[in-house]
Amino acid sequence: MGVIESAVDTIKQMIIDGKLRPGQKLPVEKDLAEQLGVARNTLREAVRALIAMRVLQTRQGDGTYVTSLSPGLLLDGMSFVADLHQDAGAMEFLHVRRILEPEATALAAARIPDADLAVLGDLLDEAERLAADSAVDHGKLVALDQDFHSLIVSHCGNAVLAAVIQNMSGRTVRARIWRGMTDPEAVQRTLREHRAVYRALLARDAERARLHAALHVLGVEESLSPPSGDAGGE
Amino acid sequence: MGVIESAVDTIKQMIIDGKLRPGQKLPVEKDLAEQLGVARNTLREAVRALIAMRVLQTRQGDGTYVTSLSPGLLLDGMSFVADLHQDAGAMEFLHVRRILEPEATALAAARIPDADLAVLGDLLDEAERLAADSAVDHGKLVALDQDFHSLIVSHCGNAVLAAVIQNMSGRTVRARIWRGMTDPEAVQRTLREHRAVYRALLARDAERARLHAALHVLGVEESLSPPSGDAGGE
DNA sequence: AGAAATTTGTTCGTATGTATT
DNA sequence: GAATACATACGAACAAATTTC
Repeated sequence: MGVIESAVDTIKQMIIDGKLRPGQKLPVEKDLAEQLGVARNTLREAVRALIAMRVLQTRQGDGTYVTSLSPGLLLDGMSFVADLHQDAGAMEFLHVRRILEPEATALAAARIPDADLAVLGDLLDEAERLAADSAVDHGKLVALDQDFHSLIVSHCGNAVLAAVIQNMSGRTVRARIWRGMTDPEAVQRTLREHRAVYRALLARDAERARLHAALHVLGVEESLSPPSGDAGGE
Repeated sequence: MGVIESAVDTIKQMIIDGKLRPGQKLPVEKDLAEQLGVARNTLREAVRALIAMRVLQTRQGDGTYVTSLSPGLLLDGMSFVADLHQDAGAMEFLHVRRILEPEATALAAARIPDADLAVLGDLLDEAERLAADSAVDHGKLVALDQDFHSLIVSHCGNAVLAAVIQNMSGRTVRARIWRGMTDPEAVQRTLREHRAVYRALLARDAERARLHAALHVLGVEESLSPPSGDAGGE
């Protein structure tokens, strides 16, 4: 095994063993390199690999630190994967989201605080105002859409579940979904579905919330790839 | 933004734009560094970051190549995240698996080829032979358990779904689960659950498979953290 | 406010191990 | 087996940013 990989594993192990804790500062490059018996340039490549995994973080002139290691942070490299497979694979990501998001929405029904329910209402109002405009700003709609789902899912009580869902639809895919809604009716339908989920949450009705969330993601899926039954399949 | 990050983004963009395709060889370090206007060491750190993301792969004496970029490959960095949260967070990963695995198992019921069903049977037989032994080899049981679930899930028809499930239970967690089964009865129960899933797949019964898979993962979850209801009040 | 010390960022040069031809 | 091409690794130096005095 290469020297760099060994250095990466050593640092990883130091974290797993608790010798390096979240937020803690690492020894300076010169010292750590000597401690691991490698050159500074070699250590830097190891550190760079861990930075890519969101495990470490560096600040020039200050030092290198262990990140919070929260699932939300460590799992958000997945969105790049989702963006890479914009073409055929996008459906597979969306399918995973269709399985997870209804469950997370149901869980959130019992946990989301009233204050955030109010925020959800505001987001919906703003989206509907935007959609009513003649020149629809797709960019802002995408952002509002993301905020809406993100806020709900973040209250499911499971940070891993929230992070995975969040990354199953990268920016590119989300943007493509809304861009595909040239039909104003499609936009209106999406907003209606959002409001249905919102009302279920307001009523603290987990099962209604689950069903509406499922229906919504399924609708998005079908808008990307119309079911073959419509076009006269086999 | 730093020079290294720019280099990483440039290479990423080259892949997204199709200028670099899966399996393709990159220019040699010297040339690529010059093309990006950075030093060789700097380029190496950028490449190292992309290697950590499983996007690139290097072979000494040969060159640097773009990987297959398959979801299964790119998402398998998550298992490290799962291993990092061995303590409290492990339950959250398992919960996600409980949501996804029943669905994947149900999907596999219609797709898994007869040949692999036979392999599943062999895996079960071997596991039961191992469990009958007085000195149970937990290491081998863990491996068989992983093979069993992996084989089923790999036939769900969705590579992303399969990869996410696969990484929701890292080696460390899986090992801990089996190590925790000091009670021979617990091992037997797990094997019975496996066989129930297997029989449902044999019958190509998706709904039965889904339920047995859900029950199985739930059992694992509860073995790790007994439900509070059993041990007395809240 | 400003200078010095500290730390990461970046570059160049060189030597070595490995795979291909 | 020899030559070539390439990644690997090391060492030294300077630049840029931050903290400290």
